[in-house]
Amino acid sequence: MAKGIKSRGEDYSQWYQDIVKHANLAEHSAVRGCMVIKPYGFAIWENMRDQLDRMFKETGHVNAYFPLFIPKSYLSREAEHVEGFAKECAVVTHHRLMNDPNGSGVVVDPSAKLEEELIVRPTSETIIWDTYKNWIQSYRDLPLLINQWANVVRWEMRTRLFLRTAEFLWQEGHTAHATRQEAIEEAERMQGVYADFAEEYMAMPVIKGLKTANERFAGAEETYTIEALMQDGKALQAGTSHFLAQNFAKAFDVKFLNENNKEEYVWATSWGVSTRLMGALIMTHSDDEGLIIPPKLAPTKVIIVPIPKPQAEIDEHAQKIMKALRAKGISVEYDTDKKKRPGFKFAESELKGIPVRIGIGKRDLEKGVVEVARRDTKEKNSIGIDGVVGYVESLLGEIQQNLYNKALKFRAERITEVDTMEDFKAVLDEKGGFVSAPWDGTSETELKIKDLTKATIRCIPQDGELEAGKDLLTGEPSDRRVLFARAY
RNA sequence: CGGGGUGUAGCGCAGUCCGGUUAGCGCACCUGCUUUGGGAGCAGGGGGUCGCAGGUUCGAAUCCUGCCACCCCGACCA
Repeated sequence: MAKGIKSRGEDYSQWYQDIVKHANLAEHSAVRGCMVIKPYGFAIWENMRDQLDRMFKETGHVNAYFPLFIPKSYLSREAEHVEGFAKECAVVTHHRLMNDPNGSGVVVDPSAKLEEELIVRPTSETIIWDTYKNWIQSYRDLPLLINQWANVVRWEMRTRLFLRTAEFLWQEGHTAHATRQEAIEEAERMQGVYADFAEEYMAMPVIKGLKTANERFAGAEETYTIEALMQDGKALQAGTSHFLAQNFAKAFDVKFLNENNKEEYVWATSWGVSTRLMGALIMTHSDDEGLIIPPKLAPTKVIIVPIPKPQAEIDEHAQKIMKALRAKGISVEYDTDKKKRPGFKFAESELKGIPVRIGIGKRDLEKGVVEVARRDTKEKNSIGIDGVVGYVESLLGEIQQNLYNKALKFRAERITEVDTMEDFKAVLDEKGGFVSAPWDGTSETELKIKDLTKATIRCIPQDGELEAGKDLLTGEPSDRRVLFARAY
């Protein structure tokens, strides 16, 4: 086990915090509930962001930016929406400070009170739909496919680095369509983009499904989700895509003239993923030695550690390997820090989750080889110098695949079918993971099960099959199994 | 907002119950030498309003009162 990191099995929550801290990803800010993302953590987020952005553009979307502040009245236009977010909004009431007339410091100038308070966006549907109103007149303006990268604020009671912070970075797509069907297809398409991203880039298997009414986005008619499983057996919602029907169009009066010169409300979607994905990435792959980053997202894919003695000769080989790796687009660092010994560098590269490490030293050079170590399994191999670039290139692919396979196997072992409440509780307590069980389809039953077990319905899997059964709590008829889990 | 816990050097902690040398240890930091294939060794050194404010006492990190901050577990949530 690495220095300063608690074992996963011992205290998962502490382990998570230790990884975030020791791998230099982020830390709590002095500001309540807020997080400072440090350069290394941000570099990983940038890689995720850039890849997602490419995928959004490939599916026809463009980026734009909307204001941070939302007039209070906007938020209340859609009844369910305001109800969903009202309890966690930061509110701006004044626009000026003044010197404290009673002495030191500054105070809020009472004469600078805003006529209408501004809400710091918890999400941007309202301000965006208020804007779209002016952008959309005809079916020729549709579909409108826009994404924004932004920060939002939700005043959560309890926060955890990356998983839940008062302010977080995310992207939110907001699209407008001429037909119900087209909007539904868009929401499903973006859920698919998220799933592809999670699986191909994060090496994190996800389950695609629908949220129940209880868990649905405030203002949505349908919420599509991707659900991942963390190493402690708890589920994490990794991304959502919402079919908003005409709710926001009606609230903000966004109509268009169709081909028959008839006025209609537009159909909407919204979809988002956040820096929470960083938390998901950490909790899916990392181990007691530190972070593990899938190669496709690693800021540095390969680190070369010299074992210092015949300096010039080692430098020469290192430079040659670096050049060849870079020519193939593989990011590589050469750790020439003389103040650190090789053993320290080995441990540090593992802590930071760098996928591949190449050790170059006299002993190996005499045999014409270098040592290549992979982070995921910690295996080491001696590789002939001439073949090292090719070897590393395919090894990176292998690591990416191995991480996915490992996570998939872990999850497969933790999807358990049960039919009785007794088994349900036992599985949750002893094994965790997803529990697949028949449900009668009512919110009441879902809430009762939550009260009894702390487990919620994570989703109704989209690839699930119809299956006649009896609800595990009420015994009422059920037509399919749904996935329950304790969740973040 | 409820239940629990913790505040002592940059980080992690001991000391507090039972008041008493100059407040200690590990990591980190600085200097020097030797080292360098898995978190180096030795020697020397720097760094503290013991969370804050009162009180008790000859004497308080330690006892008393009040306050503050942070963490964990709940409620809320992506």
